Amino acid sequence: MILPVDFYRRPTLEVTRELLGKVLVYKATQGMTAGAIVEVEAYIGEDDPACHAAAGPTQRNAPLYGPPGRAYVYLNYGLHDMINAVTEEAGHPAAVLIRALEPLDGLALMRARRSQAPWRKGKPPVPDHELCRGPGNLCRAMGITLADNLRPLTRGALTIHDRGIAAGQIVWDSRIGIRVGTEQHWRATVKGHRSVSGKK
DNA sequence: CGTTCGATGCACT
DNA sequence: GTGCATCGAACGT
Repeated sequence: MILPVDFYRRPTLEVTRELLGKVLVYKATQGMTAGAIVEVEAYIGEDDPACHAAAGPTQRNAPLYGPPGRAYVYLNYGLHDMINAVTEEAGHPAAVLIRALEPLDGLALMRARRSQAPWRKGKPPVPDHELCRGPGNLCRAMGITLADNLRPLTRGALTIHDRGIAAGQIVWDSRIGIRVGTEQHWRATVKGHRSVSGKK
């Protein structure tokens, strides 16, 4: 079952928690890939210094101010695409960053895409549980790019499904990779899952 | 083990 | 011109 818009039009921390165990699906011309979400982070409002909306509306963060249930995709460090699910009512900028998946479908395609990264040429293939470990890696494995910015997650090629997968034990801790806003424990992970990013 | 650092593009000031 | 919601290799203990 595809998650409806009402799933996203709620307090962001609720959406964050409930996204664990849900399945991100992308149907590309090359084939379908899918993975269960095991790591997410919440970015909530202009008062959150780590949120892209912290400095008010701009061209880049416009999707955060729009309706819920859409993708906010942006390029980070000039190299890595990142995908968020926009939450809350329009006008309330907030989103959930999807940081890691447990690969479920299309593993061969994921492996091929990861191998195409310039820094992976001539290297051994990526182990299955690392294919979607980290936000940049998962977007590369799934084929998600800036072209998917603002795409609805409730219909079409890029969707999030409830397949009845139990999230397991959820751990809340500090968001990682940011320089401000680390006080909030707005990172939710499936405890002990091998595909969660961070130190091994 | 640990920490440092380069690659790379673009929105923002 | 600056600074990233990263990744992975290279170096130092």
